[in-house]
Amino acid sequence: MSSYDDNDAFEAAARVPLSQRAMGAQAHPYLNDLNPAQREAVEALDGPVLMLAGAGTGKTKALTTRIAHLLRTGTARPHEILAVTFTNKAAREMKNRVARHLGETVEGMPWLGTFHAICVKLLRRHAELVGLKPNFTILDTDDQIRLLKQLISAANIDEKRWPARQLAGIIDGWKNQARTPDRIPAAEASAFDGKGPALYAAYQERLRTLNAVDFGDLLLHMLVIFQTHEDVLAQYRRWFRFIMVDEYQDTNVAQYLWLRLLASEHRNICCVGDDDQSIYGWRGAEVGNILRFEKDFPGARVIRLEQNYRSTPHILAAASGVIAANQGRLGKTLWTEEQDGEKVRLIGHWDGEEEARWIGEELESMQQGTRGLRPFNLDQCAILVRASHQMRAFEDRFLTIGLPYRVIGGPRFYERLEIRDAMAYFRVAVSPDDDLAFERIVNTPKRGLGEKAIQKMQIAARANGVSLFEGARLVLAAGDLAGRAKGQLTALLDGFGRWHGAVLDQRESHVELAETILEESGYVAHWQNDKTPEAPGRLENLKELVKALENFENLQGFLEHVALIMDNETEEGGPKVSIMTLHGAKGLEFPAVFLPGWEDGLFPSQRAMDEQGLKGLEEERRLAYVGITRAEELCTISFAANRRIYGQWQSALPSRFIDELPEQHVDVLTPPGLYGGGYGAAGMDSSFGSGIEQRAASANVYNSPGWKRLQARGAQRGMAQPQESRNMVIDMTAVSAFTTGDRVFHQKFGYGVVADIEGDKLEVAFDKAGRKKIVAKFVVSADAADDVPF
DNA sequence: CCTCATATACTTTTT
DNA sequence: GTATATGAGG
Repeated sequence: MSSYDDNDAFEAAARVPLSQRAMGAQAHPYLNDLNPAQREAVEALDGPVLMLAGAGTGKTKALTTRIAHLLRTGTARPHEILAVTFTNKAAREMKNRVARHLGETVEGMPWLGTFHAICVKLLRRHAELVGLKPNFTILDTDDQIRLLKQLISAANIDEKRWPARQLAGIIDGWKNQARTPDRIPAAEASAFDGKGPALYAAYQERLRTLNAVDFGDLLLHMLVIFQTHEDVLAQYRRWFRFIMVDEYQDTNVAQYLWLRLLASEHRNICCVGDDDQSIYGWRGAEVGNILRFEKDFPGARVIRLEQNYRSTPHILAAASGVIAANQGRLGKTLWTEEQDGEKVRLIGHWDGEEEARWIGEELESMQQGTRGLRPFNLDQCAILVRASHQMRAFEDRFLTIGLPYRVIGGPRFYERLEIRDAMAYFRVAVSPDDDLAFERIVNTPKRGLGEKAIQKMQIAARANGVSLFEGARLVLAAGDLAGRAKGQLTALLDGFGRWHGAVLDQRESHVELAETILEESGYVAHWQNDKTPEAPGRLENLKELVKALENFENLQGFLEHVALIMDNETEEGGPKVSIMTLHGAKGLEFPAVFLPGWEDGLFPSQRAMDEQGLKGLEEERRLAYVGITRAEELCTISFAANRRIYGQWQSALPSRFIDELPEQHVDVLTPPGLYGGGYGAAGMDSSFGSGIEQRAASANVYNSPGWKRLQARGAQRGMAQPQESRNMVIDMTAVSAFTTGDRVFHQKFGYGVVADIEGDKLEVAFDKAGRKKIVAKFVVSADAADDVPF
């Protein structure tokens, strides 16, 4: 169907003399933009290359220039280059940057994409070799779980003791390891009450009858095909004459084998990665792949990109100090030509709330410029947390002080097909001239309104300078449509007429209206009639969508909300501080970075250490390294002595990673003197200095003198004192102060009116959030809201 | 069939 | 503490 079916094309390209690539910088001025290491990586086109690219060393630049160079020198044609990434975002970025190198005239690269995207393409062509039809569907995680649930109950297994989630994890793990059901090692056969392998086999069988695959299958099926069909493998070996892999440290076993099969003949493979940034071991990534590269490809050139263009020397030194504690690294020494800069700042807090408060205040003053720093715009600041539940403290705090923020990596719910369709219906109902939305759903479900019909509408719309919706009306009026299409379109437009009217007169609740729209439009029926395995899930998602509507006043408000959280590209409003997980921050950079929650147990995560031991700890340490190296100018690490976890107050030790920060690159800040000027500061001062050697010697954080002092201080003052005294302020205004009808304010729900009082609980009818039962102390009189010292 | 109450578990996340 | 899942009951 497309160029890659054309065998002659690559045969011809294969005959392009390799000597052409010896052309130097004169012919290729872009080479002058590179530092020596980058240039070496770009010009080493022949044979295996391992590009060890530290954080901020211009990895993507080297990689994209390398592709451009392959093409510019005529060494390869676009379709002969296989370039794999892990995320669509990375693939997009690479495509854009290659295109920029080459000018717009060059055709796209058909084989630049994620492992999964490329495997889908390949698998559609060879589906029958693994018993699938080319139009197989791809199940997402939810579908997967649903299927497994069925299988588990069919096998008479107690779903409670053996949850489908767990089985899904096990099967994913096997797939990552490139294990088909018949190749489960004996040691793992006992998984899932000994029924793991059988259920895995049943699951694969079921997928096949459904003509479906899950994400892991995309790779595994292709791998099996390569392993069992030499002719197919041979074809692609000749095809993909040059292979490039981004983020090689994140590859799992299946991906590794897949790549090795394709590359082992011509060995033109260039893997780019950083073993120090391997943070996805928990989902099957094998650091071993990158560590082993030179063994797999003897004679490989190892090129280290070590000049960092991102961070100041102090930040680099701090990151290097931490990562140095890991064993078995390939080893890199990041350096920079930068001279000055702030040390990494370290600050301890009493509890998590205070940490959030301090960061909020710091962000506010940083916009003006504070502590002798240049002013920072909020867009230049980010808060990187270990676990997403840490985000809430910041959201709550920033909401109350009105600091604009954005959470990156939220739920993906709104990206689903059925949700976007439903949203499109809502959008047209709210504003009929939303052409994009109208076009999306005009023929979904199928109404016999194909390309031609839509074209007619568009022509009519454009000719009269009206919306597509009006255009459709005109087409109907002109009698330009016949038969089924005519009737269907009439019905649809009538429907939207009614629904739009209902939006306007607001008599019906928006939740009911939404249900009506989905029903009457036939969209729900569309999925009910759909027999594919994912249909039930989609219906459930639609239900969920309707339920989510309850939290909003009307459809407009809901759509606005979703639009904001959906496309962070076209985001409106002023600058905002970003909040995201450390994992989510990989590959990004910010002038100012806050790293809160550096406490043992939280970071490094207790679970990672319990389950993975030293391996887990080292991955956590790499995560710390990733976090620090996100910062360009200012990096602020903080921890709290107390934190509420699952509703319980727990005290914690400062993270062991804090002790690994080289002290000459760290500035210990004193927290503001709310309680007599800094238990934290006193503790911290001494924790530095002598603490480091002691801890290194004993490897026991509990022995840290700094920590002991910190604890002693805390005990002296009474651990609970600070937050109690804070609540007191509220208590006094609260408990007895309210009567029914009072106007009150709540941190999260905003303003409302007291409807009922039961003991210490109030029932409040909130303006926006509806009726809720609230413990009185969390609410203040609306008049006093401005004075409350939150 | 839907709602309410109780129990339970709970990093990280892309495809 | 909160979200989710399941079971009982209306």
